[in-house]
Amino acid sequence: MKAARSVVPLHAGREAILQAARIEFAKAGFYGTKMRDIAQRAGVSQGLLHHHFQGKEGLWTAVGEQASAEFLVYVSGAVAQDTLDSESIPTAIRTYLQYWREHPDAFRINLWRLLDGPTDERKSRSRSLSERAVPLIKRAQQAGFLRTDMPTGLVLCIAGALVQFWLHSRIEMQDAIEIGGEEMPDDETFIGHIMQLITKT
Amino acid sequence: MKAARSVVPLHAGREAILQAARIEFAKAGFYGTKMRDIAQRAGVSQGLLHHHFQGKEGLWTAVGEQASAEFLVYVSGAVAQDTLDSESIPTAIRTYLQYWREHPDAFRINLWRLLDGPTDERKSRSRSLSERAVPLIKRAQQAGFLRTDMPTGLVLCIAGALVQFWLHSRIEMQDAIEIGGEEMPDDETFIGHIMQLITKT
DNA sequence: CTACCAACTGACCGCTTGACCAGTCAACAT
DNA sequence: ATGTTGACTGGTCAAGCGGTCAGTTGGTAG
Repeated sequence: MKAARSVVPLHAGREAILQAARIEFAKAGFYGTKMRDIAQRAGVSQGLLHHHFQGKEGLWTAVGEQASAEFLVYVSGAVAQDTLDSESIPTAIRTYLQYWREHPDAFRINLWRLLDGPTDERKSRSRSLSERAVPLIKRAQQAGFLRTDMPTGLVLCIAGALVQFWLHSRIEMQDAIEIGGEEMPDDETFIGHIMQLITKT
Repeated sequence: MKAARSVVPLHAGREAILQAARIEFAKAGFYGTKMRDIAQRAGVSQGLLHHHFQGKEGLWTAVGEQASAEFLVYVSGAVAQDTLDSESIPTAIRTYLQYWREHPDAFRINLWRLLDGPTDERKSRSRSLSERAVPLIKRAQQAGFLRTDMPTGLVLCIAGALVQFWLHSRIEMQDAIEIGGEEMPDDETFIGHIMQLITKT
C-alpha cells in the first residue's frame, strides 16, 4: 500500500491549502478572502487550515513566503551568470518578465502585500535580488554594454520599473499607445526598447 | 443665526464622510475598512453613511471618482500648455510627480482600485490623461526635444512608469542604490535622469 | 495488541459587520 | 400654524465571519 499512499503523501492537505490560498488571496487580498472559500477550493475542512497554519494571518504570510522563495529560485540564476556578453542583460530582463507572466497569482499577491504594511520579509526579498543584480549591471557597464552616465542602481531600477509597469498596466499602456496611433508591441519588442534606453550610445 | 449655521453648511456631513472614507479606504482598502470606523472619523452616525451614499460600495466609488476628478484637474493644466520649450516636459513630469507626493491617500486608493476588479471608470481616467499627454509629447518630439526612435505612447509610458515606481518603491530603489554604493537622489535629480533617458541625443 | 500522535472533520460559538428603520430636528414654503 | 422635505441619530438585526473543539481515522513505534 506504500504506492497507493504516496498518491496522497504526508502533508498533502497542507500543500493543497497553500495552493488554494494563493489563488484566493491573489483574487481578493487578505481582507477580501474567506477562510471557507480557501477550504472549499482545497477540498478540506476549515478546521484543517487552523491546524496547519495558526490562522488567517499565518496562512497569509506562508503564502507570501512561498511566493518569494519561488521567485528567488527562478530569477537568481539569470542574474548570476559568469560569462558576460551583449545578450546577458536582455536575457536577465527576459527571465524577470517571464517569471511574472507565468505567475500572475504571485504578481497580484506581491501587489497586495505592498499595500498591507511594512512586510519586512518582502523588503528582504527585493534586497537579495538587488544584491545579485547590481554586480551584473556594474560589470556590463564596465564592459561597455550599458550606459555609464547614471548610477548603477538607477539602471537596475529603470529596467525593473518598466517591466513592472508593462505588466500591470497593459490597459493604460494600450490607451496611450492607441492614442499615439501605434500598435501594441509584444514582450520581445518591449525588451528591445528597454535595451535601447539603457545601452551605451 | 445664518452665520452660525454656515459653520456647518448644507452637506457638511457628506463632505466629512467623503474625507474620512478616503483616509480609511486608503489605509485598508475596500474589504479592510469598516463603515463604523468611517462614521467615527467623520463624527457622524453610521446611518448617515447609508443616507448619503447607498451603501459601502456607493461610498467606495464616490471616493474613487472624487480622487480621479481631483487628479485630472491638477494634472491636465500641465499637459495642455500652448507654448513649448525645453522646460515643458520636465514641468509636466514634475507636476505629475508632485500630485502623488501631495496626495498619498489618492495614491494608495488608486493602487487598491487597480486590484479590486474591472473598475471601468479608472480606465477612463487614465485614458483621458493619455489623450491630453500624447499630443504634448508628439509636439515635443517634432520640435526635437525628445527622442524619436521609439513610439510616442512608449515615451509617455516610460516617464509614467518611472515616476510610479519611484514613488511606491523607495524601499526597493533604496536597496538597489545602496548596494550600488551610491546616494539616494532627490526628486529633482530623478527627473533629470528621466529626461536623460527620453531626450534626443 | 496497545498506546500514541498527527492529520483531519463537522458542528458549533461569539462577535463583528453592513444594513435597516422609526423617530427627532431644523429649515422653508404655503 | 401647518405640512413637507432632507439631514441626522441611535438602536436593532440577520448574516457571515474567523476561530474552537470534541471526536474520528490511520499510520507507526514499543
